Amino acid sequence: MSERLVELAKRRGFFFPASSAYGGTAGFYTYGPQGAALKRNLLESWREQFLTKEGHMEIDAPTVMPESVFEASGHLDTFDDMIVECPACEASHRADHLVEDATDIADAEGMSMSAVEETIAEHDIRCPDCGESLAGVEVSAFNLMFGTNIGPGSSSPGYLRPETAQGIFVEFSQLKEYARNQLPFGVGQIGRAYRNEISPRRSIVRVREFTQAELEHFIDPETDEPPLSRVEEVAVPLYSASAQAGDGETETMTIGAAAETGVVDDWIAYYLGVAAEWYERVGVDMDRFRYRQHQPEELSHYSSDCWDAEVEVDGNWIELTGFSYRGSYDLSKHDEYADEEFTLFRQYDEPITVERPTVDPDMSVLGPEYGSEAAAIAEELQRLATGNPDAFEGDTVTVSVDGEDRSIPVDVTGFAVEEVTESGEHITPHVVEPSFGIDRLIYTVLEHAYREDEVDGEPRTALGLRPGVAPTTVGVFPLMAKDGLADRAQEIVRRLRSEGYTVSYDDSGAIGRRYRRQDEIGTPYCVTVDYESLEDDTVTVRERDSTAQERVAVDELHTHLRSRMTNRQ
RNA sequence: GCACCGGUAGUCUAGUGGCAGGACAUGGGCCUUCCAAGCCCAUAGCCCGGGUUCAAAUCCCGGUCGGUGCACCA
Repeated sequence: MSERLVELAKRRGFFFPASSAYGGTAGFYTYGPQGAALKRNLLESWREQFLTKEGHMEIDAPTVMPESVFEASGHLDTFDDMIVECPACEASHRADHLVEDATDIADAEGMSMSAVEETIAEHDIRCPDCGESLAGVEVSAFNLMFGTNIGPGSSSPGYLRPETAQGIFVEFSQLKEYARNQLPFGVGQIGRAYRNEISPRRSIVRVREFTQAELEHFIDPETDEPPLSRVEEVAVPLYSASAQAGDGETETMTIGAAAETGVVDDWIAYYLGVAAEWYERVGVDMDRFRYRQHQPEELSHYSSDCWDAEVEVDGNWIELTGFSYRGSYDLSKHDEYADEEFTLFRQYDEPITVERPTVDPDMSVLGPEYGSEAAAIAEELQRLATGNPDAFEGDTVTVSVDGEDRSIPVDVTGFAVEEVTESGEHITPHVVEPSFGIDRLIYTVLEHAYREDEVDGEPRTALGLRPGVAPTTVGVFPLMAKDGLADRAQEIVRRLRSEGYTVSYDDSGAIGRRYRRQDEIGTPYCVTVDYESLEDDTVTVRERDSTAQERVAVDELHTHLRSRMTNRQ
């Protein structure tokens, strides 16, 4: 099945390996004319559904970002997989996983490489395949990000983004301005992302350069609620973590029920509902579709709950979209690492007055007395005032600096309890992220549309693509390329194109052959100009899936096609 | 990264030391009044590099790409 689809994809111009004139590069594909058109239609549909209809914004950020971004995001650490190669059997293993299996260490990924090497030697960890000792064997790093240098020299390292999301997070302070500092708001981005996969597989299913369509929906976790009523009746197949852990099975329930019973977080549930309807509309076979919850151990470093949209293609379940509750992880990390603040000011309904203990240390006393410790003492006093104001009740207050207690006279601390009026507070929004893999969606839509059937005893290969996403909407043919039929057909082509249709003209070979060509690229409608057309200005419209024909006046073609398309999406 | 299998026109494939064949597709012509019809012509190929040999698509080595399994998959 997959071989024939991949063969068709190449032959008809959907996708094919890139740079094959130079031997090719694994994990990189070029979309041909049909594939590029299909991709464009799918992306336009995504934009319509997840940005326009939701009232979200779209941005377009660079694919290269400086190293510091990924230090903050955690990708630099979690992308550095530690690999140790067995000297005897040459098998490669994740060194941190070996350590975790052999010791009580739960998170060896956070250890340094030398510490992992030492631990391997100490516990005499052996190769799981052949039993050879790995003590003393070098642990090496394999980074899944593509690195590059920004500008000349190597002083300014950068990376190709491994997800489009970071391009949204790092611009948060600008984006919140555009949202007029009001939560909730959503920012989407469509673009390429890069991962230096160890082993690209299955044509465009696992590649090194791919297109993501990601939405980051920033919410106030305390006050914002998703508009669940819009999708509460949508029934979705859910394969929960607990079902996977036990013998449970995929269970179909409505979004309303899933949210109400707490099986799925409300926000995630909302997007599961929206996405399920969208997937069906673009041509995913919903009988081979499910939402699968991540098991606790497979959650990524930033995610507290995650559901994947999965589809069955070629007999395997693959991930199409991750719906992740990223919490405040990303914004908090950037807040910590970057110069800007990644928070948003939330005004209270009524300003509140609070008593706030403060200190104003007299540095002209502390400085001469404690020298270089003075600054640290002042900091400790501030912390103490906030955390334990009662400590300032006596004549002196004791603070601990570098493990030594210092006794400070209260009168030089400037301790006071002030009444302050607060009109709001700075909060770090939470993030709900639906992250779509577009290349996998393209493959899925093709695979689910692919069929081989028989018409009048002849085998036929067809793509049953939805008219809304098919690369070509109408094929126009003259029955014969003579007697003025071709000219009349060309007129109809021009007219349909001016009405916004993607039209393909073909007068080569027998009529049946031309229908077959369009069937293979999923064109839903074919218009044929015959001798009768010259007399009464009618044409036949042939529908791809049924191959049934209907005679329609040329003037009514537009109306006819449009009603067909809206009925069938 | 490891292992196994494979790579011959756009696609599918025959050829396993001695002139690289076919089918489909594509282009041109003839024919043709609605589902891959027929005839003629044309275009177009041995993954890359090294080695063995008088001679390599064929045998050997290395690489690369693809498929599969292991590992990996934020």
